Amino acid sequence: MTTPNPLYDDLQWRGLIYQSTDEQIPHILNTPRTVYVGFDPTADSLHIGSLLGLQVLRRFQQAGHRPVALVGGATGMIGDPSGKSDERQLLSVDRLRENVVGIERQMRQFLDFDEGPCQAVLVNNFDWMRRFSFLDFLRDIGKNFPVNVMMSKESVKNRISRDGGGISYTEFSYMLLQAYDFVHLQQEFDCSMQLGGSDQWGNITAGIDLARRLHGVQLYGLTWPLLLKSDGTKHGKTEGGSVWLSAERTSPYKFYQYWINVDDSDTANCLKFLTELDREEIQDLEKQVAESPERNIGQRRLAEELTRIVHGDAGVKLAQKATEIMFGGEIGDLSDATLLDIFSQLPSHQIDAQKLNDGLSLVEAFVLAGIAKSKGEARRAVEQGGAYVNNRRVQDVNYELTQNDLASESVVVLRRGKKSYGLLRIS
RNA sequence: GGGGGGUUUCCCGAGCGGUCAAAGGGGUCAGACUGUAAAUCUGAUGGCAGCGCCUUCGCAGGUUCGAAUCCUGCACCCCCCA
Repeated sequence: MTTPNPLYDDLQWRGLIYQSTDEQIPHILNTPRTVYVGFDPTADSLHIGSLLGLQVLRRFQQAGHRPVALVGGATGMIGDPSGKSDERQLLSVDRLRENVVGIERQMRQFLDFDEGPCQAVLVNNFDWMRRFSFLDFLRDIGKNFPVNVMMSKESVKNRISRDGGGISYTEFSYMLLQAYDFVHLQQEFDCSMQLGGSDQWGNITAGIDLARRLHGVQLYGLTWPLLLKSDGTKHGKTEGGSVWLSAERTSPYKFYQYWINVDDSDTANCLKFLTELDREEIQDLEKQVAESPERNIGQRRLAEELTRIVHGDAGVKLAQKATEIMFGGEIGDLSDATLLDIFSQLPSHQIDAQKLNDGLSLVEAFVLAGIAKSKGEARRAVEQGGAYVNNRRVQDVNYELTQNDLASESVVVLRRGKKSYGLLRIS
């Protein structure tokens, strides 16, 4: 009979428990623990894929455990073969250092680093790995890894059986590094549990084995299922590339929009996995999505919650206001400041006031504003009814912009199709 | 070492001397329908000027009034026999 644990129950209800190394884990979580999740520093910003890990850590912290966020500065140099089909591109040391700095900053939005018993800790495994000599590592760590066991891990097996690239010795060794991370964190911070996506299972258990052999310590691991969309693809990829957490790479508006556009069938899952809304509220939203999906209530709430966590209240406000304007009617009677604020992430182009007076063709304006690659493309858009000035459709190919087309003191808002906007600033 | 096949527009893939800016499919973009959805349907899809010009069919030359289509050389890829 295990002692029920509120955190574990909640995780279970949310569907976040995929595999567990020990059935005693709910019981174990009844005393404060130090737990860790690893993050890849493949870019100077985290993207949506990392949200889940951050939120899980946050849940643990709020339940009274101490979260350790490990940035893989060292392991990032090697490349985790798990879930990858090809050998990974190695990052330069400098590149990695920059990435780690950027990621650290973002972590602070999720975890509480203020002093206290649950104070979050941020570590970079490069800090301890760099001091390890190759010989020491082989003697102290490598010795404890039977190759036949390593070979039987899914991540390795998948790569070895492939006729193509196979796996390099470097990536093959990846799991030793991650295993040692776990052991190190146990020694340093008394960290006793590692959390990760289901693709991390092999790496987590490798760490547990190593700790037992090396120090006779019992460690634990939990994995969550990979958050996939109902069509089986990963979250966070759009036509424009990944959805990032940094406002510079993905504007709050775009971030918000990503979640607004989540499929009905994926909404409940996202709410459970990623938000901190409670059970009643999520069930209520689920019901509303089922009853009147056209109202997008679940998506709206999801977008709002996540945008708030990542970009704050100001970000939410900006995103919602932008949404209102972008998907509303005609644009007019607005101030420059409002428009520029909302459309700050959009391509824009300065033009001379004189040019507007001389007559600027709509087609040319589309090219200038960067929403059409060529005049031919712009012309097509107009002919097909996909061109808008201040959200008002214009179908005349020979249309010329004038002062009357200003939406505010000095801005004209051009739009192509449903969602692609560009600005023209008159000066 | 010998023999054969290939390299086409974003991708796949037809074309085999003029009617080819190049079939078809995918993708992408736009429109209709919708819920800023899915599915579906329609249109567009080298550039510039509007029925004309310019740049494209691995690379470089050549034969022709005219080549993606023929010839020569080069590069890369694949297959078969040793």
